[in-house]
Amino acid sequence: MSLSIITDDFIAEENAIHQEIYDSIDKNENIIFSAGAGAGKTYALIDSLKYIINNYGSKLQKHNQKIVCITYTNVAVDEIKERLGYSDIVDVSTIHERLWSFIRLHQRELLAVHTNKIEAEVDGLIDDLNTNEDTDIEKVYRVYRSLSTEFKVSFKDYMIEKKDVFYKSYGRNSENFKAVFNGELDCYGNILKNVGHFKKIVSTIYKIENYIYCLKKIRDKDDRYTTVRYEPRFNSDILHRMLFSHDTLIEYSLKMVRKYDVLKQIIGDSYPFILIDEYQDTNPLVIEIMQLLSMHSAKINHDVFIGYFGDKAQNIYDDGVGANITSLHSNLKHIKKRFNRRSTSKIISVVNEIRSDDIKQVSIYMDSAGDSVKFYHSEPTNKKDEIDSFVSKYVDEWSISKNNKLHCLVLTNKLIAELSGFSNFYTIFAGSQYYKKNFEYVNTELLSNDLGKLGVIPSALYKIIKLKKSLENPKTPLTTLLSKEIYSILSFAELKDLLLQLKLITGDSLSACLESIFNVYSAGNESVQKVINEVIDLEELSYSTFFGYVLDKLNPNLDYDNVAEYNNAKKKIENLFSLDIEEYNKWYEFIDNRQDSSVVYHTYHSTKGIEFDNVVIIMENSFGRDRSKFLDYFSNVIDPSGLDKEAKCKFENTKNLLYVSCSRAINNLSVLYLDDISSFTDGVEHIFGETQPYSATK
DNA sequence: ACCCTATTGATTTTT
DNA sequence: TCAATAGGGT
Repeated sequence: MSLSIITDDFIAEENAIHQEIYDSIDKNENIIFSAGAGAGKTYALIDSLKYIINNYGSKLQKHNQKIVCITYTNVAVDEIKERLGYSDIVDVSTIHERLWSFIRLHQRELLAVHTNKIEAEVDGLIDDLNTNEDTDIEKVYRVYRSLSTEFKVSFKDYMIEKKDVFYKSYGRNSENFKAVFNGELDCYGNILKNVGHFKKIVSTIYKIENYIYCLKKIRDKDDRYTTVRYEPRFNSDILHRMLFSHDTLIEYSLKMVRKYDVLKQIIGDSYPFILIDEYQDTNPLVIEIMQLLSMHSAKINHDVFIGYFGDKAQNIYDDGVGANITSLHSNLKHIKKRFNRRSTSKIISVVNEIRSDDIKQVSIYMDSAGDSVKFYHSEPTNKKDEIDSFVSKYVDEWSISKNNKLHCLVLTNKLIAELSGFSNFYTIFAGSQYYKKNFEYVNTELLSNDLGKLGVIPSALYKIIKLKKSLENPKTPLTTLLSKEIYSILSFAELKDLLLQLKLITGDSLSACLESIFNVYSAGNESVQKVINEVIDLEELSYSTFFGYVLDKLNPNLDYDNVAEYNNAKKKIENLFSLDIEEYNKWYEFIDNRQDSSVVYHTYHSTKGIEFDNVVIIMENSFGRDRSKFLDYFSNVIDPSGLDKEAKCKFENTKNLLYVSCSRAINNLSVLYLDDISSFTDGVEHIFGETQPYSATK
């Protein structure tokens, strides 16, 4: 077994690095700790927390002070809490939760910041509507601008009166949308000629009205307008209802910290130690907040220690600060760790080549030799078949089983759906009116691992599949199947009978499954009905009600009078309901993160922070709208110095994504590139060594 | 031939 | 949301 024997010298060196962190903590010297993938970064963070607890804990307690530990995701919060163990002097949280706790009590000042923001928004919107000379903006508002002042006012009044109709018709195609206002807008010239522009103009007018109304209420000190609130469940602000979301929380926090010295002092005095995990993902404004805290505390001579932990090469999201951190927070002491505790030496040398910066990792293990890294390329006619073939080649070669899984990394969720066997399910959802209009929701509402984020219909289907799968699986504990209030009041005989009845639920399509559920429901006793009621939350339990529910939710603006439109939408739901239930099962397994199969598919992005023994990476030229993301990367990798700023930025982003994906592998790594690589073979070989063609019919 | 409008199809992730 | 493209009008 490899990766088990650690060199003594390296242990000493690792200890010395930790000692360096301790020294900085003691000297109250802000640090940035950088370590590559698999280096034990989180370990260093937790070790630092423990050092602070042990050496400063009682002092902190005496002064009613705490340590702040901030990280990027709730999953990471839970992991740190678990690994650290319980401590009442460390507040581990996401950045948003912590910032909100810093500012939420200062509502009077927040209200001023909020009012300013709304005023600025109104100014911007009024400018767009009337005077902004930007060609794209001018084009949209041109028809409105050509109206006389008098007509502008009457148009505004008319549209405000028609608000309900406007929103109800919003999703229709242009012909049907125009029909809604037929003839009634003729006096406003060509206002309705371009429906896209019309919607934009009217939305702008509504927004301005909402904001002005809100500002008036704030000025009048209306009860409902005296406090603002951070709402983490939405992705965007609803400023006129005194709610704001993630980005605005950071913006408000920075404004408050900038403006009020007392706030800086309160934060610094309450939290003399601030440790930030995954700094590369942190919003630059947050770094600015930290810098301000640090400068102010120095000025008033109150000690505050700030420590950043992360890796600039793993910054794969655009809003993360990445390598810019040093220009935003000055005088940070750099501490680096060069060890890798994860991978075999060949993989380490590849990922070193990818990151090509000042961190060249070496394995901490003496026995780090291992299998080589492979890079194949091919130009198949059918990508799915090619990937399937490539994966099965490695299932054999690496002796893949449920105990030795193969993890296959691809770029899109759509491809995962195809490879995991629920492509029809995915396509029908993505093609529904609701998900077409809100394209980005397909990922969050249909494919999220966080069940709380599932959309209404995905969530309803999830519950049904869960019931069916639980009933089929003889190992399912009763407590999973039934809620306590149901099983606790039943006799054993009644319980047995209940299970017997429920087990009649079968079906190899969703319709069949639903039919049997509703049959069991109508034939069943009170307990049976209770169980089913918990799964399907509808007033009336019948097939047609459920069908109508799904139809309505996936087509929220369906015009029931339009026969063609109605039939079309109905057909899609029928298709969805008649799919092989196996597609639902595969989808269920995917979102439940409980893939039983020996091959598991992931997106590159979603693997951040985890590691796998056997990794296959599927790569191609394009990603999203960028037709040449990886092509450009490999074409420039030998000498990226000539790139302009924008190209450089894209290059870095691709590099980091490649770094994150390749560095997941512990033992085996093989890449399959699904495009012609002849124009950049030298670039690929610079990173991966030899390349070879792959052919499914080898 | 050119301009404008409508439709279509496409990335990932987190708070 | 947004860029690319199809399609209609002049």
